[in-house]
Amino acid sequence: MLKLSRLTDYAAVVMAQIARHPQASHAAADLAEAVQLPHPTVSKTLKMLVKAGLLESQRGAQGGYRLARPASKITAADIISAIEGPVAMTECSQAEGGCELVATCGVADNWQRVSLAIRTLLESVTLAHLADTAPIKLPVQLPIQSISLSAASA
Amino acid sequence: MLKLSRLTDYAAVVMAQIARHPQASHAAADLAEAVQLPHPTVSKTLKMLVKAGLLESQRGAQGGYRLARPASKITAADIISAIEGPVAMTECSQAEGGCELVATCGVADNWQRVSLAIRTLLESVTLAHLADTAPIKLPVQLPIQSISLSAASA
DNA sequence: TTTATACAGTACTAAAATGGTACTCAATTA
DNA sequence: TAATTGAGTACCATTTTAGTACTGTATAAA
Repeated sequence: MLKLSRLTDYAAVVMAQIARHPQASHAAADLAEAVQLPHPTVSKTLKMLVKAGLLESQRGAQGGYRLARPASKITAADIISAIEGPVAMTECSQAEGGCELVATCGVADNWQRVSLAIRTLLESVTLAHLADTAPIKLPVQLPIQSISLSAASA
Repeated sequence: MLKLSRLTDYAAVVMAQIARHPQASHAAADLAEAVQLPHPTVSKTLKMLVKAGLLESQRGAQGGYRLARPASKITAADIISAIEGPVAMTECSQAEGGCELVATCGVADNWQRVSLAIRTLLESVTLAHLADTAPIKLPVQLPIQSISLSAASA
């Protein structure tokens, strides 16, 4: 399914929530309440996002989380990598020379190109986009066709 | 990581192998040997590909597998769906109204747009592309930027 | 300076998904 | 009729994921 993990989903929702009130400091408990998810799980997610440098935290009373940089500078790829590690479709597209089947594989190169295209796409989507409640119009269906691989096979 | 499952990887490799010799009928054992993977696993993968309508099979002596249609008409999305089910990034982007958190989610719409963009991308990559040992040049880095979401936010 | 608040870090458990295997049945061909 | 080869199902082991608990630490307010 090429599916995101549930925690990644949570992370996106929480990040969007924070992005909608960038000035405030958000306690984990408040966020959990706002998005209707269990507190410990939200807390765990928040810690990962801090570790990845997407959020900043402050301890103590009146503490909480806030964005480390503007929502327009945080990408979907950032959020995904924070939780799941680097965006890569195959084993071999993240490690260097880890796959011993290279000889018989025959699709490695092109899979990696696809992987790169997806990563690039995810890097072009920002948290600001995601947090926007008004759905943005995405004219991707036709344009992507027009720059498809077949057009580039020359 | 947005990673493909290992079986999906196998499927792509096996499909590419078949695509390189479209006339021949390929027995599971031969394919397993060719791609250096365990026979039972390859066999399982092949069955799934048949079920999805990407391969046709023939039993008995001299039987085996062959493509159900030309490699140029089989997409990466087809192969992925055959093994992992529909290409969808989130739970809610495949089922209808399954998620009860819609009210507090706030990112559902835009995630689905991203999901759609990825699906479209994967549908534009064919087995013929993947099987091509000469890597195709993929000018996706810049073009995708130029059709990015931000350009469409107006 | 004490106390309450809130994040950091680690470890653990339970559940689910995944990968891999085995076994029996059915079809085809020589 | 025997050999070959795929179909289908069921099963088990492993890994991954999700979720929880607990202890420690920093901050701020009283």
